[in-house]
Order: sequence, then C-alpha cells, then structure tokens
Amino acid sequence: MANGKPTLRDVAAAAGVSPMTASNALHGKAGVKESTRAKVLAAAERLDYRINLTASMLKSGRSNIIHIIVNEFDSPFYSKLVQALATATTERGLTPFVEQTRYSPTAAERALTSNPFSDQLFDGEIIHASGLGTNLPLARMNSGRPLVLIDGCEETPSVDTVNFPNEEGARAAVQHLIERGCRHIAIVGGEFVPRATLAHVEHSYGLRLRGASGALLDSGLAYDESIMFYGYNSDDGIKAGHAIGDAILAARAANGVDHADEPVDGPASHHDSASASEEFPVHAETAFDGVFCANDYAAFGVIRGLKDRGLRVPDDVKVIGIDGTSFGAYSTPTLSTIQVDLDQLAQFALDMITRRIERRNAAGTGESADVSAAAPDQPVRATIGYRLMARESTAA
Amino acid sequence: MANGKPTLRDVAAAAGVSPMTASNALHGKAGVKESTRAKVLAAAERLDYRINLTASMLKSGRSNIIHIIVNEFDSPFYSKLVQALATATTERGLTPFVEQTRYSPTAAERALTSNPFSDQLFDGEIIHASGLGTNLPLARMNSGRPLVLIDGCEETPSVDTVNFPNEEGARAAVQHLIERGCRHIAIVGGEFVPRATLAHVEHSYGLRLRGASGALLDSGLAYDESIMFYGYNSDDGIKAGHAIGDAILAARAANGVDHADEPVDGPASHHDSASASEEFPVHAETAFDGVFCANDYAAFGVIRGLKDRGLRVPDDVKVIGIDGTSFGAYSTPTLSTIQVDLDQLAQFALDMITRRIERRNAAGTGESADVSAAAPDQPVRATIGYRLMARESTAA
DNA sequence: CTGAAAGCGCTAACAA
DNA sequence: TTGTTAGCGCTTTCAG
Repeated sequence: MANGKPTLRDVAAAAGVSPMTASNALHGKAGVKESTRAKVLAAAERLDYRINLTASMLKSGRSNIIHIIVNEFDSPFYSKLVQALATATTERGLTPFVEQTRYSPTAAERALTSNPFSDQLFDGEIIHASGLGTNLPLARMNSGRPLVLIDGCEETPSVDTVNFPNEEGARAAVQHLIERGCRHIAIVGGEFVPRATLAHVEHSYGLRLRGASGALLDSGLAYDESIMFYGYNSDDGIKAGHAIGDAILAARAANGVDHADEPVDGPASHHDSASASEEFPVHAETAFDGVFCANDYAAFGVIRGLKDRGLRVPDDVKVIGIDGTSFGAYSTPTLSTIQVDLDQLAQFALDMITRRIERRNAAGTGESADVSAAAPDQPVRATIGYRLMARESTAA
Repeated sequence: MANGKPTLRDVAAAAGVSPMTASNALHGKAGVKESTRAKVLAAAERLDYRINLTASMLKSGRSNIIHIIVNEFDSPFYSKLVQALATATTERGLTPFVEQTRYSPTAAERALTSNPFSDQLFDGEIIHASGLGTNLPLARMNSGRPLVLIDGCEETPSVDTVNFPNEEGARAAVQHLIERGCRHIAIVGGEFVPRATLAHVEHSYGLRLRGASGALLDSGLAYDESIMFYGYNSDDGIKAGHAIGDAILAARAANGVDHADEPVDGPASHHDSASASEEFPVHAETAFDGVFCANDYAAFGVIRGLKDRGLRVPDDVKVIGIDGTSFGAYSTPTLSTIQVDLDQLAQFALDMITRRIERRNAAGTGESADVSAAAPDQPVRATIGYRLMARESTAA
C-alpha cells in the first residue's frame, strides 16, 4: 500500500479480518458470514481496491481469458465473427483476447503453441480453422487446453467443433439461382474439384463446392472446369467478374446478337483481363446468367467487375453469396446470400469451451470419481443454422 | 517440472547455471558470456521451455501488452482501425489487447478505470475517443498509465493525441462536390450546429461540420438546418437517403406545378416519408445535387436510400464520404471519400506510447537526473494525412 | 466460519 | 560474469 495500490492485505486489515477471509468474501465464496462479507466489501470499496490479476493467475492458474484466433480484423466476415465471439465471451463473464494471424499458417501455429501467453494466460481457445493446415494434431498443439474449432470440417472431429452449414447453404444458394431461372451458372471460389474427389473433403470450400455442384447436377446443369473462376476476396472477385463478363459478351457476339443497348467494347473481348486468363486458361464463351460466390466478400467484387463490363445485376446476371455479412443489406444492389447465425455460433462455441473448462477444473479438484463416471471426453460437433436471404442481386 | 511444464529452474539446472543467469541469457541481457548463453538457450530448446508470463509480470510489473479500446469490431471503419493498430503493435514486439465498448460510455470508462486488468496487465492504452464523454480527466482515469487518445480533438490536449484531419478533410470533400458542379449540397451526420458555435468544438463531428460549412459558405452556398439529415451508420444513412430523395422529388414536382396553379407561395411541404419528418421536422423541397456524409458508413446507406427513391448516383446526386473504408473501392458505385492513412495513425500512436513507456521505465530505474533534465512531459499531438479519392459516386 | 503458513515462477538488488 | 537472497500479491491447504 505504502507505495501505491492497496493490496488484499490492506483490505483485510481495514476490515479486521485475515487476507484469506477477505479473498473469500470478495469472490463471493460460500462459508463467509454475511456481516463479515459486508465489512470486507465496504473496506474494498473505501480503499478502491482492485485485485491483482497477475498474482491471482500465477497462484490459481486460471485467468478467465479466452483466446480467439482469426485471420484478420478488416474483412466483412471476420469483423462480424469477432464481434459475435467477443460479445458472447463478455456476456459470460469471461474476457476475450483476440489475435489475428494475417492468414499465416505459421502465425496460427505459433498462436496455438509457442505463444508464451497460451500456456499460462488463457483458459481456453477458439480458433477459426481456415488458414490452418488440415490434419494438424490440434489437441496436442495447444497442450490439451480447452479448444474449440470453428468450421474445422473434419469428418471425424478431433476436437470440439462448430461448423458452418457449408454444404447445405451452398446447395440452397445454387437452387435459389436455378429457381430464379438461371441455366448457366458460374462458381467463384477456389480451384475446380472433380465431383468424385468431393466425396471426402475436410475444408469449408470443398463442402461448399459439394453443395453447389450437387444442386447443379441435380438440375441437369453443367459442373466442370469451364464454370469455375478464382476469387476469395473482393479484389479477386473483381477479376472474376471481369472474366465472367467477358465470357458473356463473347457468347453474345458469337451468337450474333445485336442488342442496341449492349456495351460497345463487348464483341469477343477475349479475356482482355490478363490476370483472369492467367488464372483460368480456358473459359468457354458462355452466356452465364447466374453466379454463385463461395463467400460474400468475393460476391461484392464480382458485382463490381460485372458492372465494369457493362453487365447489370440482377438484370443480366444474378449473383448470390454465402456468409451473410452485414454489408449485403446496404450494398447496391443488396446482396442475396446465405445468412449464417454467428450469434448462435458464438453461443455454441462458448457452451463447448466453458463445459471443457469446468470439467477440467472439476478434475483438478480431485473429483475424479465424477469425471470417470461421466461420458468419456468425446469431441462434440454442432452445425449452425442458416437462412436464405433473397435480395436484389437475384431479383426476378 | 515434475507435474508439467518446465520452469526456469529446470532450464538453469539443465544448463548448469543459476536461475538468474538463465533469465538473463534468455532475455538477451548484456553481461552473459556467449558460451553460457548458448548453453542456456540449448537447454531451453531441449526442454521446450516457455516463460510464465504471469510470474514475470507479477515480479517486473511489465507486460508488453497494449490495451486498445474501440467502440466495436464490426463496422468498416473500426475493423480497419483495429487491424492497423493491432498490426503495428505486433510489429513492435508488443502484444495488442483489443476491447470493444459497444458504444457504451460507461463501458469505456470501466475499460480505463475499473477493469482489473488495466492496473497490472497493460503497459499502455490506446483509445478511440468517440463514445467517451468530453472533458473527462482521462489521464487521471487510467491512473497515469501511458495513454494515447485517437481523435480526441481537444483544443488543448491533456494527453498524447493522434487526430484525424477532420476539418481539412471535410472541407476538401465538400469542395470536391462543388468543383463537380453541385450547388445544393446536403450534409448527413448529426445535428445542425450554428456556424458561430462551431468556433470552438472538441469532437470530430463538430470539426467535420466546421470544415464542410466553411467550404459551403466560401462558395456562397447554403449552410442551415434545411440541409442537415441525421445519419451515422448505414441504417440511419438509408433513412437520410430516403429523406433527401423525397426532398428532391418534391422539388421536381413543385417546379412542374409552379407555372400551372401555384404562382407565388408554394404549397406547404408534404413529407411523405414519416421517419424522415420525425427526425428532421422541416426540410425545404430542395433539388439536392450533392451529399456530404460525415462518414463512409452512412454514405453507403445514403446511396442505398437514394436508389430506393429511384435516384441515381452520381447522375442525379453526387455523394462523398469521409474515412476511406476498404469497402468504398468495391461498392457500386465506388465511393468517393477522404482516405485517411490509418497505418500512419497507428505508427504515430505507437511512437507516442512506446516513448511514454520507455520514459516511465527509465524513471523507475532511478535515472531521475535524466528525466528532470528532459523536456517536461507535455502531451504531444499529431494529425494524420489524407487523400481525396475521387471515384464513381462523384463522377461528372 | 476464520486464520496461519507456504509457495506459485519469476526477477530486482546486491554479493561474490 | 555469475550466484544468492528476497519477495511481488495472491490463493491452496490445512488447522483452528
């Protein structure tokens, strides 16, 4: 106290009790007389006492801090995810500690392993899987701390996991395009994966592709390399939009269409976007009338890129995304998308992690009987819900 | 070691030195023989040793953690700000701890004061001012810890501050509209503030308004209550867009009707948009041809709202924002804006905070002579640069 | 229901 | 250049 902040000793002294009793009173532990507790609380208030968390953590090994690991802050998807997780964490009386990996797998691995905080400072971790290599021994990497994986997409989960409705959502999105009359549908995302290979995939893009291709094939539409365009973020998306637009214009020219209102630079602009043609060497001259983007972020770019080619959304081409980022409601046109419930996701993730933390604490308390009696610690899996948001970008 | 993690003792023992020497070696302190250091490092590596930060912090009182406080994660502005600050913090070997207040002033105050972490766990704090009450005794609130205020806008700063170019940026934005031919310019932001009152303002919106109104008045254009519309985020922005659109349509109708029936005193204004008329009781039927939005987030909504009324941007109305959020480059139309350099901001903020931290540490080391000799600890202020990004939303 | 003793793992200060 | 001593502020343990 002499030099600065009051300590627990000071509070105890002021209340006329021992430090231990003061500690128990402040933590609301049972077995402290009400009058004693009141005295302690009053003393703490009077002295403006704040617990020293470093000391508390050092001794107890618990921090109430949850480590949240994502790729970045500044994207429509991650900013929403982080907000949902951080808010849910706070609501449970825990403290969220958010770390960004900037899409570096080594940074992600370091966050889980070498980060000196991890071992002592975090009670548990929630990590968004994309960016991690697959088939990592995650549970071992973080030395057995409570861990929840978001969108891990493992067929047999090795740790507690909350998955997005990747396959179902993508299927619903493509079906929506088909119902809106689209018959030539492009997919913007990663590489083409043959249908057979999609039988066993363990990452979100593969699952989305499985859902999307399934919907196409079910309706007798094409699913092959000629409909694939690269694009994960808005920059890529613009290029994809250009490439798709070029294909459409080329098809129109080939058909000898003579729309008066057609943009002049249109005819057979054989992939004037160099980068696009590098990414995808061969694209049929297809009059695409619909685009499914594997995420919203890319979708915004695609719409932009189509516009650059004089093509209107939804009049010429309909576009749908998946994720339900906040911005889709304000963009022009508003973006049709698969809205996933990130608040539900956050609740699931926190249910899982708090359950794991409690169980671990209980085990530490020597209630081994209880633990062995309980179900073995199998990894749990949940998949969150989704809603199709039909907005302007797919309007009739 | 017995039960779990290796401790510094274990490393020291394995290397055949004392714990203190091991500590010094691991921290790269001078005065350790190279061969000794190598032995220690090898032992640490072999044992997979990780420092226990809680113990380190408890003893040393230092953490290398910087507390970053913002209103939220999921907005285009804050996601970009947080990313810039977090990245810059990491680049300097410090650890960013980001906290959101959800626009609650009490949460902000708590983050600075009662948060038990604050006192012991953070070496310094960077806080985005908006959401704080003005004229708070900030320096005292965080008990003298190193503190940097972002966009504090105090006329006489009480703590180190990095400001946005609010006034200059807003002025440039409005001048740009004028140069593009706009003569009836609406402002979307907060309340109307009379020009005289703007002489002394201490928050970013007031400064933006000062810059915008200055540009209007310099060109002989109107600055009064009739051009103000409420809107800080995209939802508000949509409403503002509706109201502005209604005013334009009403003006067009009035002009059409003017010659026929109603010679002199025009019809009382009919505001068909209920919400708009609630927010702003009186809006002249003005054929607005330009809109300055006090931030980008609102601008996206305004464009959306104008579109809802059948008005095209930039053909019918030109729109400009301020902030330079990432999304403006991908939206349709792309958004003209004042791009502020958030990376520069982050560098400034970290320069200031590390300087303060170092100075404090030096003082602790008893180098009081140095400190008293140095300049007194006056708060520093910096203002970051900006660039006018003329994009589609203000195209000729 | 309350208190006394001990020590978490590290590092500042000083001694050798 | 290295080692020894002491203790940061709290909480676990166990005795009263």
